[in-house]
Amino acid sequence: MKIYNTLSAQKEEFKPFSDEVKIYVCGVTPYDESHLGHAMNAVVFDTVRRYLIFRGYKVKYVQNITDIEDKIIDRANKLGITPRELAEKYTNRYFEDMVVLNVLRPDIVPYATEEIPKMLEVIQGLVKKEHAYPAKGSVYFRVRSMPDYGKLSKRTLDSMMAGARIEPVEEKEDPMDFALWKAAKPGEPAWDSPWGKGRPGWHIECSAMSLKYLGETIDIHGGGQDLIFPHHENEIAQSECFTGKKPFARFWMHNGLFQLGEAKMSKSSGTFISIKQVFEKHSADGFRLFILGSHYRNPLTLSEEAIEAAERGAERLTQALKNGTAQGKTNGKLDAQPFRQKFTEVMDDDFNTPQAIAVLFDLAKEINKAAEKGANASDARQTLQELAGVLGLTLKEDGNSSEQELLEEAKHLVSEKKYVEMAKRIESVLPQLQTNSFIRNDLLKSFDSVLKDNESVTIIQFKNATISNTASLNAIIAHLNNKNYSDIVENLENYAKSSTASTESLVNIRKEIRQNRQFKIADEIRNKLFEMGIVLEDTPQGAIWKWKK
RNA sequence: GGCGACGUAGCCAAGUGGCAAGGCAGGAGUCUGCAAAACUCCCAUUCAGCGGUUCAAAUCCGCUCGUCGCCUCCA
Repeated sequence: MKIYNTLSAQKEEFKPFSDEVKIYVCGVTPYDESHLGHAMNAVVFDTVRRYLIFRGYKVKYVQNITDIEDKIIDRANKLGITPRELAEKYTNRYFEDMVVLNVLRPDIVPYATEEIPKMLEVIQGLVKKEHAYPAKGSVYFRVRSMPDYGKLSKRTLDSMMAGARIEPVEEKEDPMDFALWKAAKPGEPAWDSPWGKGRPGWHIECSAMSLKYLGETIDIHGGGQDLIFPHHENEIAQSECFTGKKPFARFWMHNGLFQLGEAKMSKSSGTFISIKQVFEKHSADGFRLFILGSHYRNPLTLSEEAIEAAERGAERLTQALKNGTAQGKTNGKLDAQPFRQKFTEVMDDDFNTPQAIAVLFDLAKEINKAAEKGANASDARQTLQELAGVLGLTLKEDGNSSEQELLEEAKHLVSEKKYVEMAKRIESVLPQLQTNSFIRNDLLKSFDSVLKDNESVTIIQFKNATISNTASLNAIIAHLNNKNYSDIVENLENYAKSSTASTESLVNIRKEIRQNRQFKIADEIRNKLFEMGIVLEDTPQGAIWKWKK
């Protein structure tokens, strides 16, 4: 298995240092909604993790939350809340997004504010070894004390000085020295230290937490390409100088950056799109397929057309799982082994997910063919599901049946006052629910009273995700039962304004109409439903309906 | 100024020395009362341009044009 290592600037054979692959991925600084860059980063490394597990490795995956930082303090001050409150809010929001994205939770999530002692230990060690020096209550890392400083980002101190964008701080020995510990300013959160009250510098938390939870040498350290300098460069400096052991990380993996048309998405320029915005229109499978459809080291540009294409692709894969489930036994059996092998082969080459996805599509095509000629494709279908799962794709239909079931179940739970169970249940199916769904509304109505005194995060999230689009088919059904067809067609939309309904029974009644060969009425009902957002399809197995996309 | 990435069909995107993966869109069929869905098949003599190396280049080298990132907070 080969992985591209930023440190050596080439692909290298990957073998874990011990029997367990140790991965550290730089997490978020929670001061705002998480954006597409976070999504890309999370999906990429989630896929790395899933694939390593698929290949039989034990994996220990650590991702930190940097919950104390300049931006958090600034934003909290503006909002008039404490930095802690702000960080907690957006940390929760981040993990909600991760659930929807089908990103596995890290094995360990350390918080910077809870690891101050370890950071102080590292800083003190660096001062002792004269790699760092205190000055005016702060502590700085002495970059000139490390001969190979700059090895990750491939730059030298002198060339960086030429950039001349460094603001000199008078107490620094060298303008490139960076802060390990910052002296406290009035009104800021501060911790005691040997140098007085203060708080950690930006890079030290990752060194400390990585050392604490994964040891002195880890297998893979990941992050976005924008972290190569200065963040990761400085992590290497701190960690290797502290432990005296090299390398701090054997493999440095960096994902390409998300671009928004012309320019990179950037927080400073205010141009970024949140993950939640994407999920207003797209499914997790579609979004993951979009991200993994290009190689992780290349930049990714947001394009509505491209996400839409990925969405259709996801549907196609999902469909292959469904097609021809009537198991043929007579016409041979589709062997999925070659696909599994090819999948492994391309993923082994620096996680070539675009090619892995191509294998999935090839397999889907063969499954469809097998289904057509009545061959047994159940193994192949299982393989497709499994391999898709390695990429974090669920291939679950977000169709009506699960929504219907959820509604029934949820109503039951409410009547039993089992709110906690209900919240859990909603959370588990939330990714599959359509944003623009009647069921969501019905659920909301059922839960309105609950919301008033049970404001769990999940329920509120659920409410926010819901778009108003109520419609009732009860009235229509009543009229259909009375066979007032023309009246129905005329007033369909008016009837569709209130309360709850069962589309299923409508479909059943229309079936009767079709059996009576009154196609014109049947077609008009179908058209009206389409205008209302319901797609009706007549298949040999009977009519099915789903929400329009 | 320093470091780096990229330019492949209408769109997205693999491939980095040996006849150009895959998806979306498009076209033709199958199925169907019709429609839709689904499925099958077809769809780049050519890889920004120009030179060079080679039996052989989208792939290596040089130049030109174009786009973008990092060097300051960022995943």
